[in-house]
Order: sequence, then structure tokens, then C-alpha cells
Amino acid sequence: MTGDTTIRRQPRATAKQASMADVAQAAGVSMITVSRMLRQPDVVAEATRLRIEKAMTEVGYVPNLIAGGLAATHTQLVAAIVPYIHHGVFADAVQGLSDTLNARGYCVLLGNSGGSTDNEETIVRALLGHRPAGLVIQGANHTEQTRRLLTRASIPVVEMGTLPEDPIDMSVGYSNTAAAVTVIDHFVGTGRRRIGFIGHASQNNDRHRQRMKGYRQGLEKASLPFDPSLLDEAEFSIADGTAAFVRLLERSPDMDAVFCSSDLWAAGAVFECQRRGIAIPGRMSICGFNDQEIASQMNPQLTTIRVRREEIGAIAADMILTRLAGEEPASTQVDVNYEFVIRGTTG
Amino acid sequence: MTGDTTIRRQPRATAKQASMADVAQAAGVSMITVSRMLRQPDVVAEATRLRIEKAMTEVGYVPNLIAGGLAATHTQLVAAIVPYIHHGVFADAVQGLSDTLNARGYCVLLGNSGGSTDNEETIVRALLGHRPAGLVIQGANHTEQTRRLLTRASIPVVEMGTLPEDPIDMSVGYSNTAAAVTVIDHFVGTGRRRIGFIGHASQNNDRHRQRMKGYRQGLEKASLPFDPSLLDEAEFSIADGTAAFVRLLERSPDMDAVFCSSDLWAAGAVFECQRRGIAIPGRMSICGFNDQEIASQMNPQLTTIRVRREEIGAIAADMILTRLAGEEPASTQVDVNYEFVIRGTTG
DNA sequence: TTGAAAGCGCTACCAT
DNA sequence: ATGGTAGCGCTTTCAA
Repeated sequence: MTGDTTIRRQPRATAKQASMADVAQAAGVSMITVSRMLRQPDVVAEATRLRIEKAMTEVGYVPNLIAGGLAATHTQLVAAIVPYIHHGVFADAVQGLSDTLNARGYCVLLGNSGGSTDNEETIVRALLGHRPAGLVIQGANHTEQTRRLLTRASIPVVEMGTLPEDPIDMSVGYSNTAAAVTVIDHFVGTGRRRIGFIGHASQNNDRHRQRMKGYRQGLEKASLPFDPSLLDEAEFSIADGTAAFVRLLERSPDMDAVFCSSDLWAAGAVFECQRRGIAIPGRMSICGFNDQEIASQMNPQLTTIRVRREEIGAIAADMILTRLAGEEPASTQVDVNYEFVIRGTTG
Repeated sequence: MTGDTTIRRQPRATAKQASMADVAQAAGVSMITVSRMLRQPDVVAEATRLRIEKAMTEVGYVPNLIAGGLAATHTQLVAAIVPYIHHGVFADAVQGLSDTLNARGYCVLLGNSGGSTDNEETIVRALLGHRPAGLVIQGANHTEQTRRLLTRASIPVVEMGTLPEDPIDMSVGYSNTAAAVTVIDHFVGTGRRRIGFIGHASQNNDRHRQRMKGYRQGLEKASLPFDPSLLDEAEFSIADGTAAFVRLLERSPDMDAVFCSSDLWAAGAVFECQRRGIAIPGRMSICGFNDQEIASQMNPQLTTIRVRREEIGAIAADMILTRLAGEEPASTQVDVNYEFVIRGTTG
């Protein structure tokens, strides 16, 4: 709180960590042999290896990946950028990414954009500073500058969660538009005519924009009119879903179905119907998106679009890893597809 | 991509990223001036600064933090280790951590332990290799070797989510035991005598162990017998909560209350009661833990223990940051406390 | 206010 | 199978 100027090297006034040189000395070999043992153990003689291993535990050696990264001009880091890590939908993908990467000795450098493309640009720049070996980013909606940074970095990049028309590099996702059309088809097929839509407010959210597009396409297919009063928006919470649903109901009391671009919002709508005694799916048909756990557990169970998010993360990791191994992935634009899960809230 | 031997400075096939030297040259100053401009802009003359800034955008410079970290022997990285990032409870804390850290120019290096202390040790070692400036870790249950690694690293360490008896360094959390006692007191006070408990199977999960301890203390306080047939375990899902609840009910049909060490399990129990027509809270009183969003949104709303998880992450970040600034946090063992939220599932 | 030299701890590239 | 020598791109003294 005070002492701005005085002591400079106090914070890390610490016993130095053991370096590779220490290990080498303790094992009676040269540094490079230690280095090799770490990266290509087979090349080193059995006896030498044992001596080095002993020396390493003796001095408590933890390899300095920073120095290694500098020397090798590539790190063991993969950057992952999502809007919010505390949203289950993104966290699932990061989990899949992290698990796959960890198994191969890579670590995840995490970035949150907060759902803003400007923040995203800032965070991309910050992460790139750490010279990650690859980068995974949610969505395909980025600033021009972000795209430029990513291209210039000349590292493998994966956009996930969508199928971008103009990908930066690789991508893994599914068609949000097609998924939305599937939902509307189902509503129409079960006799619904006044179908509402709850999407996300942000202009930056390409997933929700595409679902909205699918919603409109679905209506057109069925020659149903597009009515803006059947549209509303929410943030990422159950409560917001409830609020949007309530507004919709006030504006359009004849609404007989609602497509929620998130299970949380759909759950909010279902809970509200229960409170008001609105019959589901008799009077109101409700469909969510994502197949988060709540969807299959609540009563009635939610009809929704299932997306295997951890798999998306894992595939993204594999693509990065393949490129880093100097190979080319079998496919650089992977469609993992979605699954329409019909349950109790529609019919 | 070909030419292995010919050209000298072409190790990676890519257009080289601009370096500080490039910026210096473009701006007509020495490298060190560029370096200074980045770290202490006030020291550099206005005119020089402008020239350098222009040069930086011209060449598209992204500072190499790896090189910087090596030279400065400390990085802009803070490691965060949680059991699973896709569990909302942990993701919330990481979000708070990440936001606070990002604002100060630090990035989060993420590690998942998968809930195993052995994995945790592996991941701690891996993350430490990147020489993070600090490290935040969930819980206080670690292997001896992990503790040793963390101590030897001589960086600020924060254990979060509990109040450890024997902290490695700093900590921020709350008393899981006291929270559990509070819940049992409430059950007893509302006339319950056969109180069940659903905890987590893992021996590595100290939070749940402590809640179990609180459960037993609460029973003792009320002179209620401890009955193992009122105990069951679950993994982290609503469905698991349902399953555990069902088993409990079969074993002890006279159970009149259940304390679930996670809102998800409590939700699973509530949903099951709804299916079976068991009256809540009349016949069955149910309490969760965490106050996740579902708790306040479902019908009936869940009685639970509220913990401000994002705040825990933010406080952890602040403690690390304070230490890195060479100061000592006002308190190194912070109790953020919990809040007992009584809602519709008990009474 | 700016600069020159000397590494940070490791790996790449050649030798042996 | 093992080692020597240069750097990787920056920051840290110390000087000017």
C-alpha cells in the first residue's frame, strides 16, 4: 500500500528453483543430455537415464517450459477463448479441450471475452503474447483486427460451435440454422401456428442470430407469417427466460409454442407455466437448445437440440494437435451435427 | 515447407512475427526504449512514445511474453486448478478469478484435476513448469508431494473453497462444516427426526467430508442417532441425486428430510418427489447446497446454502495480485462466509 | 531520457 | 550415445 519505490526484488526473494544445469551436474552429464532425456528418452542410454532421473528428484527439478518455449520457439500452450467460462455450454467444450490437450502435455491458456468482440480482440492479443502453439475460439464473429491477429500468428486456429462461411482456419461445429428449422418443423407438424422465439440480445452472438434465421426459414417453409411481437430476448439465466416468456405472453396471448435458444430459458418458461397452471404441451409447447442436464431431469422433460459439446472441444484439440504434429487433419471443417430430442414439453 | 538445408533462418515455415527489434528499428530507437515504453510509458518522452506506438501498429507487433517472462524470471500467468471446469460451482470461481486477473494483465492457465489428488499432482507439476506468477487451487486436500511442489515454487498460492487447518499459504473460503450444522439445525427446528444426507463418493473431496462432519455434529446437538442407512452418495449430476434419493427412500422409508451436498442432487430429489407425488415440504423436506441458479427458479424453490463463488475467485486473484505487488494482503485466510436461504422445499 | 552489454534457462544444430 | 556452441526475444543492470 505504501513503498512504491523502495524495494524492488523483494516479492520473489526466494530460494532459486533448480535448473537443468543443476540436474546435469548432479547426474554428471551435460545439460543437453538432460534435455534430451526429457524429450526423447529412448535416445538416452538406460544407465544415464536412471542417473538423471535420480538427480531430478534429488534436486526437485521442474522443467522451465518458459525457457524451453523460447528456445524452441513454440510453447506447450493452447489458448482457448470463450464468452464466459461459467456458462455450462462453453465450460463443457473447454473441459473436452483441456482433457485432450493435457493428455498430450499441453496446457490451456484461458480467455473470457465477456461476449463482446472488442473484448475478444483484447484477450486474443493478450493470449497471443504468450505465443500459444494453437488457439481455439468460440464462434465465428470477430473483429477484422482479431482475424488479422490470428492469421498473422501463423498458428493453427479452430473456431468452434458454428460452421463459419469464411473460416479463419479450421472449425468444428454444427448448423445452428438447420437445427432451428428442425425445431420449427416439429412445432408446425404438431399443429402450432403462433410460435414465439427467445434469442440473445447481443449483436455479437452469431449462434443466436443463426437460430433466429432458422426460425424465420421454418416459418416461411410453413407459410406462417413472421410476427415481431413473437420475438424476445434474454441473457443467460433461467430467470431471464421466465421474464422473456412473460413479456411474450403479454404481447401475444395466443402464442401456442415457443422456441428458446437456450435450455435455461426454456426451463424458465416451463417453470412459469407451472406457476400459472398453463398446460404443457397442451396449451403451450416449449423447446430448448443444448440439452443441458436440466432438460432431461426436470418435469416435464424438455424437448431440445442436443449438441455434444465436450466432443466439440475434444475435436478442436485433435485438430490443433494434428497440425502441430506437422500433419493435416482429415477434415478442417468438421460438422458434428446436432440431434433433435423430443420429450415432454412438446407434442 | 521444403528446403530443409538451404536457407538458414527459416526453421518454422511461417512468416516471422515482428519482434521488438523490428519495432525499434522502425521507430529509430533502441530496443530497450521500446521495452520501457511497454512497461513504464511515463519514463519515455512523449514524442518517442508516439513514434514507437506508430511503429508497433505498422509492423503488427505482439509482445512476446515468453521471452519477457524468461528475462524477467516471472510471468504474467496465474495457474488455476479445479476438479472440473464444466461444473458450474468451479467455473464460477474461475470466472471471478479470470476477470480480476485479466483486468491487471494476467492470464489464467487452467488445470483440471478430475477430482483426483494424484491427477492434481500431475497437473500442478505441469502448470508449475510454465512458471506462473501465482497459483490458485480448489480445496485443501492435496498429496504431500503437491504441497512440497507448491511450497518449493515459492510463489503466492491460494487454496479456495475451504478454510484449511494447515494452509499451504493463503486461503479464501467458508466453513463447510458450520454450513451443514446450520442446515441440520433448521431441519430439527422444523420437526424433522429422520434426516438423510447425500454426499460425494470421492475420498478426495474435502468439502463434502466437512459437510458430512457438520451433518453428524448437527445430529448430535439434537441428540438424534447417527444412522448409516440415511447416508448415500452421488456424482455431480441431477440424475445421480435422484438415484441416491431413491436408494435412501428404499432403505429408510421413514426419512422425512434430506440434506443434499449439492443443489443438483436436491433438484433430483425434488423432481423425483414430484413424480411420486410426495409432498414437499410436508412429507419430505429437502435442502441443497451452493444456491446455483436452478435452486431459486424451480418449483418449489430450493432451500440452500448460498456461497458467493465468483467473489471467492475474485478475492483469490486479489490476494495473488497483492503479493505480486510486494505487499501483504490484509488477511491471508479469508472467510467469505455462507448464507442460509430458506425457501419452499423446507419448512 | 536513452542506450550497451549481459544474461534468463533452455533447445537447435552441428560435432564427436 | 553424448557434448559444445549459439542463440530464442526479451529485461536487467549499469552507463551516458
